Parts: sequence; structure tokens; C-alpha cells
Amino acid sequence: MPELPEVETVRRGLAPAMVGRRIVAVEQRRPDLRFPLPEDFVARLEGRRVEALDRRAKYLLAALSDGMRLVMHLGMSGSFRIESPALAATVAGDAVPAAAEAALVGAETTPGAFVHARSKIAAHDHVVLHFDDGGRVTYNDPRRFGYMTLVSANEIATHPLFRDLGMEPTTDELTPERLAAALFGKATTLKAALLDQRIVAGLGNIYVCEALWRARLSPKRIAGTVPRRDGSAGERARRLVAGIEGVLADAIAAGGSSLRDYVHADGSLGYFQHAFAVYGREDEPCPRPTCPGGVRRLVQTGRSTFHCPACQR
DNA sequence: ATAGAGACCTGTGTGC
DNA sequence: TGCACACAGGTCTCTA
Repeated sequence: MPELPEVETVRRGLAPAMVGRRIVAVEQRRPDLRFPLPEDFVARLEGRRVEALDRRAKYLLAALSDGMRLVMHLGMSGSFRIESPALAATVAGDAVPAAAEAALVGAETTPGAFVHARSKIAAHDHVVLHFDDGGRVTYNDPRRFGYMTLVSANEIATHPLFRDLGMEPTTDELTPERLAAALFGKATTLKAALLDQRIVAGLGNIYVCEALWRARLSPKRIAGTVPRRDGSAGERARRLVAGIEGVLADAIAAGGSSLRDYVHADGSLGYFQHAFAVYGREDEPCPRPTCPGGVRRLVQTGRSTFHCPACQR
């Protein structure tokens, strides 16, 4: 999926088109995504205003005016397309990087023409939200691993999708002490532990590889050896937290990454992929200036891991 | 309780 | 050009 930085980028792109606007119509183009959509999905959305658009781990949560939350997960290949009069104003501001602006200016002529020109349904467009300002937000997902559901605000904390989620790495929930405590005694590999959403929520295959490279820790290391013997945070736990926070912050700042089937909510392509140190760089030299090693690929629990055996221990 | 394999889907790139 | 196969950002479910 889009991992946490991509979901955060999508959130920022969607917010101006959704927040403060009323949903006037919903096109549900199939009964299910990964799971069946809720009973009366369309009826339970139409007429509600979007009060806020938040993110928890890789989930987007739209707060609706009736107290429900529209929960959206992008799976592996989900994306949103925005056609909105609000978009031109957003693009003109400072919130969207120059590359995104360039991608959009060409598509926009007059507000009416913009909306009309982009109104066609494309393959794998599954849900279209129509707003009271004439804007549209379309969810597209070829692989259909993504999903949407409705959860009442006061049930979010205890809902099966959210109750077991671990530390949110973009907040002060993630500390070396807490991470050390969570990894203490774990017999699994560090790669697998960081992909476990119950420990740190929001990391995926790419950013785990990148965070471990930054922390100079091997993906094959036993997770329980990150804390000190008494379970407290030492040098390794501190480096790991710094690696996680650093790579996520850099990726969010760059506007998220874009691989082959991922496009930002605002339609622009990402560019953080150029900054990956190890992911997808098998056989290239390790980018750490003083390191003589090279990037190697291995498979752990069925997924590619990229790392430098020379400097990651 | 927990770790690993398999499953869910479609698209794309590679090699023969 | 066509075809088979590997692989892709996630995570739920089943099995050991």
C-alpha cells in the first residue's frame, strides 16, 4: 500500500476537497472492495457533512456530521482522484509542491471545464463521492485490497481494526523506551517486528527497510536484542526510533513516494522514490559515504528486504 | 500466544 | 508478438 507517508500525503491532498463540504451523492459501483461495503453505505453517507479528515496509521478517517467515521484503507493499489473547484485554490497555495502544481495547471482551464473534463469513470473506479460545491472524490483500486467502512466515533478505540494498533510513529507515542519495551523478549526478526502493526503502526515494507538502514541495524537481527538486557532503551533503540522518525518525516516532506500504480490524491506523481537508500537498489553501492558495502536483497516472510550487510548489524 | 504460509486481486515487467 | 512466470506498497485467516 501506500505506507504511512503516502496516506498522510493523500490526507493533505483530500482535505481541501472534503472538509467542510456536504456529501450530496455517492456512486457505489460494486457491492464490495476487499470486504462487503456496509449495508446502506450510500444512504448513510448522503447528506452528511465532512467535519474533519484524520489519519491513524494507514487509515484515513473522515469525521461525518452525524458522529460516524468513514474509514478508508488504500490496500496495495488504492488511490483517490480529485475533481474539485477547491483544488485550484489549494494548488495555488504553498501546501502542494511545485511538481504537483505543474501537473495540475495544465489540466485546469475554467473551474467548470475542469470538472467536466475529468468526469469520466475509469477502470477500477469503485466509489465516487459528490460534494455540495460540485467537487468529486473518486476511489480507484485495481487490486481491491483496500476497503471502506463506517464506524461510530465512540467505537473507534475498541473497533477490531484499531484496538490493537501500536504506537503512532509521527507523534510522541513512539519513544526509545516504549519501543524497547515492545521489542523486549521478541524472538522474531527485526524486519518482521517492525512490519507488525501492533508494535509500530503505519510502517510497511519500504520504510522498514529504509528505517533499518538509517539505524544501521540488520533486518535479520532478533528483535529482542534491540533493547538492553533489562529491557530498557539503549543505543540501538535510540537509533531505531531516530531512523523511523527520520525517514517518515523526510518522506512526508517530499510528498510521499510513488511507485508504479500509485498516484497522489491531487493527481501528481511522487518523487521520494529517488531518495530511497536501499529499497529497490539491489547490487548498488551502499549510499553511506564511509561504507564499502553494497545493497543486497533477501526474502523474509515472503517479502523482499533490501539492506547493506556491511553496515547494518 | 505467536510466527510463518497462504489467500485475496490485478497489472506490469522479464525472459524465452 | 505471445505466453508463462515472478513480483508488487497490505493484512486477514489458518495452521503449526
